[in-house]
Amino acid sequence: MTRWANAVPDRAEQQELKRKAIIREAARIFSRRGCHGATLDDVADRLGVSKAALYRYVRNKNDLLFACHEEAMEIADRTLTEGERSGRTGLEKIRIGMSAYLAEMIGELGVPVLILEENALQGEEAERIYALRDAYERRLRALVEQGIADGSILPMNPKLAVFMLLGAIHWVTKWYNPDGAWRAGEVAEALMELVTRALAAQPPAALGSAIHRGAAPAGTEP
Amino acid sequence: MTRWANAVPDRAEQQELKRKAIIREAARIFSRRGCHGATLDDVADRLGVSKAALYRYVRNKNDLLFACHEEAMEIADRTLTEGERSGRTGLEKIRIGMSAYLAEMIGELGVPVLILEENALQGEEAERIYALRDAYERRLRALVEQGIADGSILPMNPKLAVFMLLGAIHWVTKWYNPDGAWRAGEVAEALMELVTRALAAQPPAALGSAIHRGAAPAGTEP
DNA sequence: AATTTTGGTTACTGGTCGGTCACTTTTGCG
DNA sequence: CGCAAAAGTGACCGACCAGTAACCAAAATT
Repeated sequence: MTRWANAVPDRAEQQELKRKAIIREAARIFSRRGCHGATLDDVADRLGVSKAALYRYVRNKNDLLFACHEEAMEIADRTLTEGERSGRTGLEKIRIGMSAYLAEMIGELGVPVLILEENALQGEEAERIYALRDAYERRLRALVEQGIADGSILPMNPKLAVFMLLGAIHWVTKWYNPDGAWRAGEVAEALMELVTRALAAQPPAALGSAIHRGAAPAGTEP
Repeated sequence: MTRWANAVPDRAEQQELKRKAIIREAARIFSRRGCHGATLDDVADRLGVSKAALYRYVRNKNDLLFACHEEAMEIADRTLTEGERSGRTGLEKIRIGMSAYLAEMIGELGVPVLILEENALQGEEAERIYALRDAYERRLRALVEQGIADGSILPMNPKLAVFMLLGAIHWVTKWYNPDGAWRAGEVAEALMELVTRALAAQPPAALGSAIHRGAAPAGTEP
């Protein structure tokens, strides 16, 4: 064993880092061009390597697509747990959790990562992602029910409410421009503040986010 | 010229009918499998003809995709005009117009038709669809501003509001199951009632749609 | 009945893309 | 240095798919 063990990025660590970079870039391209429309050559070119090099980090295209979805779901789960911890009412938990999810997806990951088009996944990988997604939706529905019980959310159909929330969130990948004037965190906060108003039993009299108060509408056309 | 001219479907009319059928089926398949993932053989098989036969009604795949989007935008424009006529406030116009759009898309067209993945379109056709879509979004934004002016909508960023509305609407194609218990019109009404609550200056104390009042949650998983 | 027009079929082609293979280059290490 | 393992390359293969061509059948027209 050498001295400075783990002081400098170690072999397996670098490997994992490169794998992450591939996944991130792939997600970006899958998102823009569609899962089938994007080619592995595109991904490789973007990273400045040859397509064959990708196969040292990923078994095949389906596996890569799976990894993209898996990372997205990991973020979704983690942020929702944060929301459940820090929110007081069911509504707050949803707003905080989903806002953090959205901010991380379009912010730190640099770009809208793709969640649409799950149907492009095949085989066992598809089943695993479906299971994760269903579990996430169940958690959200439970929070809606909790919110109805604690009086923060108006009585409504939880399934429909969750579908509406997810639609508003996922659609962001279609119009958000990371080079525009809106920062990711602002967009996430403003959008969730707005959309949770649809659920709120007593909606606030006004919207507080900077974007709603009249920030310049940036060039955000897709 | 024969008697009964136009009494029986005439040649050009039948041609147009078949073209519509192709477009509808294509939209269905594009929607499910993604624009690039769907093949023209799929569409042809579904219609019980050979792929080559399609080319008598459609110039190429891009043209077919264009036709799908064009029809969707035609419906969007028409229904929004209806909404503008029959609604009193800005908010009502949005709710009525978009509800009719949604109902027609997932109801009469039988199936979620695809609006996502515009980026799959290429060439001049893409520009034309972008123009239609932008015009539609501008109309919606104008209605939001009108609603803010007439007091039906809370002051907010119109761009963000429209993006949220569109997200909630378009996402329906991901989860709505035409064979489920929810009728298309009910879903459209309930969803728009819910989502417009996010904009409303004075939201109603309760939601009136059947689905919100506790209809059985159908098997609507994608 | 003869003929043109229309709607359709089967078979094929050319290009694209996922995936592999044989080979070279780089890198960590004793 | 010497060398083995890891990382990466370019060429290639096979499958798939949009689009075409040659050909056939059934109408409509005359």
